[in-house]
Amino acid sequence: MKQHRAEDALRPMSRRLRTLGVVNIGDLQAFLNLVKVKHGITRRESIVSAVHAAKHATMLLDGLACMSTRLQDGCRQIYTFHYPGDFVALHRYVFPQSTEHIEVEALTNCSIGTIDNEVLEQTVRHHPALGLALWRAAMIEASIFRQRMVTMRRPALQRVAHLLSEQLVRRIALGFANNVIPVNQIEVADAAGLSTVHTNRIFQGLRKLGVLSANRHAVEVINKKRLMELGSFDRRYLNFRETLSQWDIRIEG
Amino acid sequence: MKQHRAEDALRPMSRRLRTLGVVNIGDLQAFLNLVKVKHGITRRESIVSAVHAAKHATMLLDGLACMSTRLQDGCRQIYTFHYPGDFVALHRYVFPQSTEHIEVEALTNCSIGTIDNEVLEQTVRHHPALGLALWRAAMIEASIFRQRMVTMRRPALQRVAHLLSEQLVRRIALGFANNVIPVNQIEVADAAGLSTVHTNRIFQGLRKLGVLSANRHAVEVINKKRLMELGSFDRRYLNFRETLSQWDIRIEG
DNA sequence: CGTGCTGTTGAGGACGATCAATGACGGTGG
DNA sequence: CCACCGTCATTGATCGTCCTCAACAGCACG
Repeated sequence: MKQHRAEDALRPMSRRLRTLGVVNIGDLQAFLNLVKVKHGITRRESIVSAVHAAKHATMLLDGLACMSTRLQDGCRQIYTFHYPGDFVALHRYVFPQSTEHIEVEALTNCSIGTIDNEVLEQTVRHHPALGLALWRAAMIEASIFRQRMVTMRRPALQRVAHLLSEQLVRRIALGFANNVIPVNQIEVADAAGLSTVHTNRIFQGLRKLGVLSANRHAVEVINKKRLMELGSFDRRYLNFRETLSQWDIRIEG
Repeated sequence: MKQHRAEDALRPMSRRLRTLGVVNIGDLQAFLNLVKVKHGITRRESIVSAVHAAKHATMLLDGLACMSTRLQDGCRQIYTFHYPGDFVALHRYVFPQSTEHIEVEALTNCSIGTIDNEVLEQTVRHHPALGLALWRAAMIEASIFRQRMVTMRRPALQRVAHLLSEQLVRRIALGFANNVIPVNQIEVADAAGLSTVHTNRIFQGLRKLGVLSANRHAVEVINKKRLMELGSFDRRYLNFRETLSQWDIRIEG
């Protein structure tokens, strides 16, 4: 019963680990057995502090979160968004002593999973494929950061288009059927490095171009192709195709 | 003789691995024994293509290099600079199939070291501390990317000041005694995401502020403290202090 | 029915890009 | 030794993007 529900909750991790190259069922199961599930994280709540992150590896099981930091002037820089199956705050796993001020914040109600750091270390030692998978997850994140540096040099419309393209592609890869990205304009602005006012004008532009729906209270993509063209989106930096094709993982939904 | 020279060349790797947590001499030696040294890389030369990167892990032993990419419009985005002891193109180690267009380019004459991927994998399996060290190196790089995203939101003067602060701190940590950063304005512009024209005006500003020397053909910092203040530089993101103090590594020079 | 959060609109101004040209320096070949 | 060339640094002027400030509208919530 409880066990049964936990397995459902862990499905995103199972899928993610397989796309990261964990092909051996024993490796996979060894990992899944360690995860403690925690439901009921609410919007705005801090995920890393909520689980005393320095002692645990943390992963997002359900909902939407973001890795961000508060700047001196009070504004928030969102580094990346996190979807179910993402490991969050991996930097704290390899640098437990780190004093970086990085927050992971729930943007919707979330469920998370945690694994005690020491237990995970032991397990990784016996299942090297797991260590490599974690490393790969971190490297994909780094690719996202690099890509963002490139994108930030482009004008605002293309920048936002690229950002939304990335979210859409990542969501589709996880099997989300609809084209609604559950973020608001403030969050897009903080991620794109734009003011909310200008971001709003960009959204109006994207709506006039028929890329986003007229729905004012949702980010709903109605012309995916055009969006990606505008953003010059090239998914290669996400390192999806390789892992997906190599292990023949189905993309459901 | 040849062995002797190779050991000199590998000193940066020895130091770096220790700061990354490789405390066991056996682990360290196992790694160093695998490195093939290659001297004579010349400025402008591509380092990753020069060594057929997909089959080798590569590290910089001497000189200055940068990880960069060419944008559609022809301009170059420099993601980060590489100093002796840095692993370059680590992403190609965990994603050998990756089709990302990332270049590593020599900015001065360089020496590099390479290790065959398969050989390295075998060795890492027997020396997990090495795997963790590689992962940590990659995570520090990711921190640098994140920090750059923050910095890119600040005005040009502070942005350049932060960028130069980082280079200075990294160089000092490696024992470079002087305060000259061997880059030109074009490279700073490409890394900061500014035009060369504006970068030049920023340099003039930094000179007037007494932060950089009047020497027009070198980036020479003459007021380190002021530079870091201007850039609001906080070295914590480099994860130096922890690793350095934890294992008590001396900073020479 | 107020209060807070998000989205929207307008006006003014600053920062940085772009274009174009010139200067300074080192290396090369005649 | 000088003429030439390529690279890098510098300067001026113009223009566009985006920020800031300020106000208001819509909606959900208690």
